[in-house]
Amino acid sequence: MSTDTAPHFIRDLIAADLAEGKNGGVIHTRFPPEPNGFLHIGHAKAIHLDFGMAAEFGGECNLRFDDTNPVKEETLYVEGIKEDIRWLGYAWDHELYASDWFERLYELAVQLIRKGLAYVDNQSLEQIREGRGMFKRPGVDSPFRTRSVDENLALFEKMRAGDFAEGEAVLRAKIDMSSPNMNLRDPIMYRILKAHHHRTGDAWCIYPMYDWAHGESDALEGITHSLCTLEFENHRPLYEWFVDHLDGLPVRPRQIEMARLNLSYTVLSKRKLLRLVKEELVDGWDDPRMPTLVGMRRRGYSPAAIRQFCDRIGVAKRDGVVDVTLLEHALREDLNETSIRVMGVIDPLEVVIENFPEGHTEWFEAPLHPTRPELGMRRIPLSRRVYVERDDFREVAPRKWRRLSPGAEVRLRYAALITVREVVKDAAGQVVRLICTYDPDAVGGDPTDGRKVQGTLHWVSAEHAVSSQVYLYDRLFTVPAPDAEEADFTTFLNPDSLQVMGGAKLEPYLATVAPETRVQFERLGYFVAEGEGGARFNRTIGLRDSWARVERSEPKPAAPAAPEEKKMTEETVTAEVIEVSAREDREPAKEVITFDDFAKLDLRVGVIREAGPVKGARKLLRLGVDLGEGRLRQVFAGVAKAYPDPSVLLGESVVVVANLAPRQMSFGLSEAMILAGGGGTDRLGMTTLKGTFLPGDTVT
RNA sequence: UGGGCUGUGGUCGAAUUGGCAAGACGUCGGGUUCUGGCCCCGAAGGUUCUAGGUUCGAGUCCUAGCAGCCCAACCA
Repeated sequence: MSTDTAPHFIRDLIAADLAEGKNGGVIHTRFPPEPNGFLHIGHAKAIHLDFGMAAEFGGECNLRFDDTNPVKEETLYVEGIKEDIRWLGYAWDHELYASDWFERLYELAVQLIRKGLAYVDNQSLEQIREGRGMFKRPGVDSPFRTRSVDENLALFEKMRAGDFAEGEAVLRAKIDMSSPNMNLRDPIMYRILKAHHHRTGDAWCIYPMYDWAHGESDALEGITHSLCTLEFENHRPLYEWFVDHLDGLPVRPRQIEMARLNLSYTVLSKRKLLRLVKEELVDGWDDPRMPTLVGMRRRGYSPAAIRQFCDRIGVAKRDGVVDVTLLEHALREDLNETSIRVMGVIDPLEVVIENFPEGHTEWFEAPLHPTRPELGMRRIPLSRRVYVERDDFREVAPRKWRRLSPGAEVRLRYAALITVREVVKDAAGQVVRLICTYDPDAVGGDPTDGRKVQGTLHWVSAEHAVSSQVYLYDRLFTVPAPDAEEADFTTFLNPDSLQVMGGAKLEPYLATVAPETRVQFERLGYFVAEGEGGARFNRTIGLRDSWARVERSEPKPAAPAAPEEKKMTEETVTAEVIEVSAREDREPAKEVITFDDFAKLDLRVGVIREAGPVKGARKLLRLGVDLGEGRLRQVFAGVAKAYPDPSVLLGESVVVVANLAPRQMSFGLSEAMILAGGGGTDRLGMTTLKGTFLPGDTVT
């Protein structure tokens, strides 16, 4: 199953051990999850390595649940974890639990006591912590450290029998209270927990600690290479101390540590993921925005893409942050190869082909994959009314525009060539319909005269369309390293990480796909079917979009559109929003708002009721804006230079972005932004509206 | 002078163990195209954490620093 070929130090170490004939020349690994949460992409890295190394060197890999803490663990999680591993494409050789070894572990502990290497300590938790000392100060021996072997044996038996209450006694290894390594200052091996265990029930009231249970379980089940993450490096001396002081172990396991995976724009700590779930910041462990395996599965990730990603990131000891784009690349690479192509319109704009016969349907055959004919064909109907993507039409075509605009001819993929003849708008000026004509000779979209057609669009026949809800997912966080920031990571949650498009229209073929089918909506991205009948699709990831890059890099017009013209081109707006936004942003380039974002803005008419300077900020004006909400919103706008006398603004109608998160500035809370713009200071100004508007009116 | 680990283009990561600093992602430019996708071609980007030293030759060895991460749960 492993496709891993890149060299890394763990492979080298294993190969060397095998060459030396250690442990009889066999390799046996294990993946040891604690059943207290769901697996995430970081675990996938470990799984890939554990199973991959065993497979590559002809050994076995166990699944062993590290269930040594009954108060935190649940059966629910063990089933989930097993399902995730299977889904990822791995099969374990033996399913085991640390709890399977409780009796053997107990015997080994007795062996250590007999050797005088472990003792029962009756100090309190606080006393033990106190006695352990500090980093720079050695610990002191417990007064119970010198108990006789017989006494320890008897006491340990009483611990197991339940004669002590929780906290009254622990079993400790007798190592070195002055070791610079805290783990060797007589670590606790057993504590008393009168809790019900999900597998052993009430059979035990003493439970082994990680360091004791993990290494010895490894040894007992014949694990030769125990791969784990860097934070256990300090534990290795203890791991080795235990196996070296015990007789009769079948193998001498070796612990090897590697860096855990960190991914940009997300968090990968179980604690933080649990918080997202518990505080309902996401819809559960399987929310498609979660980096959990269940979440990624619902998002549409393929196991192969995840495995490929694990290959690409390699294995090393340096801890860094892997760029999500690497994951996304692996995803697209696999999905491009495996996903069938279909058409779906997410934000429909109606097109009427006026010279197409009423009531007539034309059917076209189209391949389900551009380079893999074996995946078959599907039929696509064309009728007089079709839907195209609203974003594919511009009343005023920008430079290099290859889509719909008045008079322009484009291709409806696989079907026809159409030209926009008329733009129909509603009372508010919103485009509601395009009247087009098509070229009846260009059957299937092939012009007979060899003329060049500038663009090809996806579309859906209105009459045959399947209605669907499309869930658009985006990154969960707005910053590359949410847990490296000073503020709590939840403050960086991306408010636009989910957008539900309720009115999507899909080609009829989509009604037939099975749940979890991964498809590419041509020109839009990869999506996965959730449920039956095409009723819901989740966007896995968009296509690479070089048009978006072109758009971003186009020079922006210097001045805003004329004040009385409410409609503006997107470039204008982009420039203006930047103009008013705060300057201390760390990554200005990322602050550019795309057309998609623009559609999410709630633009409203605001009437300025208050206007005045801001003390300590030459460029800012403090405005009180009436949005018809029964109160004034306070807005700080960087337009002071344009209005030496702010009072001229009183009573003016301006365009307000009403649905932005309020921004805390040092002078006060800014509760909205006002559209303004200009090529230079001399032409700086706010867009004002002339005519009769009511505060709160929507601007389109 | 607590201990351990790690420092290689923006990111992840190799370097036959002392011999021309791989590759991938990302970025930029071009070609192709009935997906502004895929694919193809090209480019930019490095004082290998710093300073000394050994050597014909140092990412690799030595010395001294610096930076980051981990460790004081009866968690794993």
